[in-house]
Amino acid sequence: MSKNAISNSVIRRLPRYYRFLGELEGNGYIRISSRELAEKMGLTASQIRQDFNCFGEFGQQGYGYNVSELRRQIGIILGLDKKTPIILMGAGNLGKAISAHIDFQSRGFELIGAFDISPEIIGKKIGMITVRDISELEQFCAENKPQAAVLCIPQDVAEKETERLIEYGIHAFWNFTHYDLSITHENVVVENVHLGDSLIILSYAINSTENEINS
Amino acid sequence: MSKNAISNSVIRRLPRYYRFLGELEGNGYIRISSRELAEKMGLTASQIRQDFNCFGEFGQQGYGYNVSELRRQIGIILGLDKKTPIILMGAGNLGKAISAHIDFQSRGFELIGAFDISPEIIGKKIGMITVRDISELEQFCAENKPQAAVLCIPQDVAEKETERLIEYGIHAFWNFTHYDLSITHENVVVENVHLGDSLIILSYAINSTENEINS
DNA sequence: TAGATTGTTAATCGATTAACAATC
DNA sequence: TAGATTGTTAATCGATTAACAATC
Repeated sequence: MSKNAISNSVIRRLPRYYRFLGELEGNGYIRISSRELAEKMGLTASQIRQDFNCFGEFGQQGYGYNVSELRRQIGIILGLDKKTPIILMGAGNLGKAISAHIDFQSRGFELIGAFDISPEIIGKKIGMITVRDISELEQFCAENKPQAAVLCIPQDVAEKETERLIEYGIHAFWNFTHYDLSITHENVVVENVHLGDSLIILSYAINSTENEINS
Repeated sequence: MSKNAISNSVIRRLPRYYRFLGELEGNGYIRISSRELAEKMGLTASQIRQDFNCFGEFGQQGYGYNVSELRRQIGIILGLDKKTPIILMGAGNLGKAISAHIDFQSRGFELIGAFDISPEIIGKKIGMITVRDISELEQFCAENKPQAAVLCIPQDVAEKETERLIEYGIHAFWNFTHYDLSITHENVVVENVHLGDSLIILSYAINSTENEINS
């Protein structure tokens, strides 16, 4: 379909474009030039034009880009018009908070189930859905065919549970564990959120800028 | 101090090295070669040697790297021996879950306070600390001099609250909001965690691999 | 038509990989 | 000494920026 594969660097900028365009739209912008958008986003106009051109010609010479049309197109590229069924694995503090906090709908997903092993958690509600016993997982997958899973389970069961999920037909993971899915499984799609690593990078940044000042 | 500034790409790999080396240490490894580590981590040996050499000569020719010594050095580079005082802004679902879930100590921080505006949340405990009324923020900062903040506050107050925090001497942010700190404030250190964007990228990955199969 | 701004090619910059001499 | 493996330089690859002709 696409002539050349889109590079990862471009993809990772798309959600941010999508957000900014949404804000612009809300503020009544009809059109915007790459130069003006670049200024607002702290990028170069060149990069913006290169990025958008990966997907086709969205702009008009001498005019710029139509804000709402451009946003709509990026939304389609990102698959935000889809409703991929997704389940939550591990409804502890973090899993519960993330599932309650994130609007899955507007990001191309529909949360259809949540599973945990702990009796205190099973039966509790997260928004509209009820946390189920993990023993019901196989049957649930057979019936409802979730395609993706949010992994908020402890490190030590991550490998085993992931195996199972793949067996049951799940092929995409939003991974909050440190288990390295992408190394062991080649045919699945993984997006890692390594909160701990992120905090460590902040630690580095703090300490390295301090050194900078002293040198 | 450092001869050449270390590139961002290298820094973002360090926490992962640190984790892997910790596991190896736990498994009784004394030494490891760049080739063997590369295999385990899905990188090239070249890249590993380049990365480590940014910081000095950690290895020994003909032998490889001493696992625990290398890990210790990376820890120091990342500032994990520090205890930067940090506060939580916004102790709702997400803020509470993240603060309870993350081990700040092992990542160079000490959580010393939490603030919220909601009466139902104020007074509650997160681990050892009690959530305070945000009206106490100024005095607390004057007395305890936090240097960093976890931002888990709603989008619409993010800008205003951030101004205040910077005024009170906070210069580093672990930012879970979509407010674009780095554009408006140049002299602060920011690490963004854009959970929503991350989920969108998973959406793209799912849909683009499906297209791949059909083409 | 003149001015603006894109789409696109070329130039630059940075990051990754390959190669190999140094050395343990 | 011979074998292994680093540290480092050179080559390649990819991503960003600059430039400009095309065109609205």
